[in-house]
Amino acid sequence: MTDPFSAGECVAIAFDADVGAAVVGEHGGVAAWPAPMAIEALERLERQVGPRWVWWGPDTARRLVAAQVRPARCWDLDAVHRLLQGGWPSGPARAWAAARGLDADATPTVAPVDLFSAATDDDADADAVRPDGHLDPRWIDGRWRDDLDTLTRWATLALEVQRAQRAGLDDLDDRPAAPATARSESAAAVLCAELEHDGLPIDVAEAERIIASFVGPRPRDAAEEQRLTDERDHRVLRHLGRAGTDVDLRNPANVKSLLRRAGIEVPDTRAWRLEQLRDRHPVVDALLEWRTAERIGTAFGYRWLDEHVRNGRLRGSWSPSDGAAGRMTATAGLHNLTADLRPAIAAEPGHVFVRADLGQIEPRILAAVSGDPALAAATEDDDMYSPVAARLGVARDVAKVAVLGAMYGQTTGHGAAALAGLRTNYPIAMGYLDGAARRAEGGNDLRTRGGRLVRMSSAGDPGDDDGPSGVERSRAAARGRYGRNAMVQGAAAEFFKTWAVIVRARCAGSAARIVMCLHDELLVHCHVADADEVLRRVTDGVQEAAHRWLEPTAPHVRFVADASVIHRWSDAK
DNA sequence: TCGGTCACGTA
DNA sequence: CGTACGTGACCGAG
Repeated sequence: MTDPFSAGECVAIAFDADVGAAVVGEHGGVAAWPAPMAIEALERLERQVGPRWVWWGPDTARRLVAAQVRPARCWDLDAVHRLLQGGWPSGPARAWAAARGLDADATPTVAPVDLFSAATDDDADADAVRPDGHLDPRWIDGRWRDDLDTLTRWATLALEVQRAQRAGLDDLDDRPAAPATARSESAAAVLCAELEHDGLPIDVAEAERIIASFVGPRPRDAAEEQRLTDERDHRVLRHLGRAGTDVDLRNPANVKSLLRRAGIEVPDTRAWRLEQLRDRHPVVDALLEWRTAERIGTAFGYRWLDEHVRNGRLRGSWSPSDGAAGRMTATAGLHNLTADLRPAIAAEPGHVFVRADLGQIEPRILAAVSGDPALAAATEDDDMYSPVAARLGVARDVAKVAVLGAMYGQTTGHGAAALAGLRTNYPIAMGYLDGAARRAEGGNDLRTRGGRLVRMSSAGDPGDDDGPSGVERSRAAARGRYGRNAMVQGAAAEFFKTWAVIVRARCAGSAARIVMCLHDELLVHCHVADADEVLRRVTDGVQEAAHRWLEPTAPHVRFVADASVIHRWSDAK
């Protein structure tokens, strides 16, 4: 059989491990295989043709990864939909509606599976596209995609959505990087499926030791668990004698009155505030210690271990982009694992982690997206804050706070004083940020450098137009900060994902696997013998990402990474 | 059973 | 009166 596909062409795929696979090429080629032959056929296609796989979303990516197919190039309709349309909502119904110019909020919902709807399933030959133009929800949930013909239809529709998305990206005249961003966002979506599948190596015994050091050994039953909890509470409450018996430490209002009885008045009971009151009364110290133990016990305790760790791997679900600026998200505490537990994140025997993080990524991104030549020049320094400080005539740390404050919209503190210096010395970068903030304040949507829509219509809720009240002003200010930050954070997320998928591609031939992405940090798990090579690929990958990502006409911006070979995550600097 | 709020960890 | 996220707990409304 001669392949009906040509190298590198877009090939839509609908895949179900039980039914089989159908593929439809953009030049008209069609093929389908029943389940027993599907995986081998897909692997052959990947090897011999190397297409850009087009699929509807994470389900397909997960199924392919589970079948050990690790596609090199793809187009994830879900990820590109989020890029083009902004926000969290996605899925086939919305992607289709957007492609057809239909109202995304008018998409039909799935009829519940019961006796009544089963009776109406007589029209099982109904097409996926309803008379009103929307996708039939029964096709979306997969109920009717049960043979090779329906899979072929599903793939054909995916190809149609992709054509519309490509046109939409090309139409973003002032965002030439948008099509490339769509491709790297798609690759990041596969990476997410792999992160879910592979998991993060964790030393369970070490994790249990750490947890025990905070909350004691694993309780044998509910009664023992209750006893441990009561003892922990008592170590705080005993400082107040009989007065403390009716206090629930998990209730902030109760904690506030507890503190009042100790002669301490606070507007809230946040840790940073209590930190300064440690010497006022011994109960403060006990309370702060209780808080850390309570947090480990609830969020990262034995239950967390049992729920999310299997065969020495910590697994959560991953999303390639959040609904705001487009950073990756992860569940199971992967993105907010406390430093206390990092010693438990350990490479397996014979393996190491190659850990790397992008240095000062946000100010470097600002220099790039704004095209400010003075700020771009500062990026040539390993520490770009020192040339900025020299130019402003302030201390290095003051310059740092000022730059970060400008990106975050901070208006108070030490940075505010240096802000004027930033405006005169880096007018283009500051003008870029102020412009974004101004448009956001007015409720106008923004687009990142890579073309991601940052929706302002929903953010800060312009809501009832009750004139220039204080409430409305502060909401506008909140939108301004949000928009200002999203332009930098969003472009940084795009850069990071470009880097990550380059590393993924460069490691594809080996056993090395990316096992953690943390906004500006990568963890690659690999054989000890491969560590040096992986380290090189990770650091070279930054330069390749910069080369791919920077506009040819813009001032040169230098990106840097700090990389090292470690055994435990806690070994990092 | 839900959304809102607090609190707290990560970047 | 710097942004984002996920998690867990409590509260009050339904």
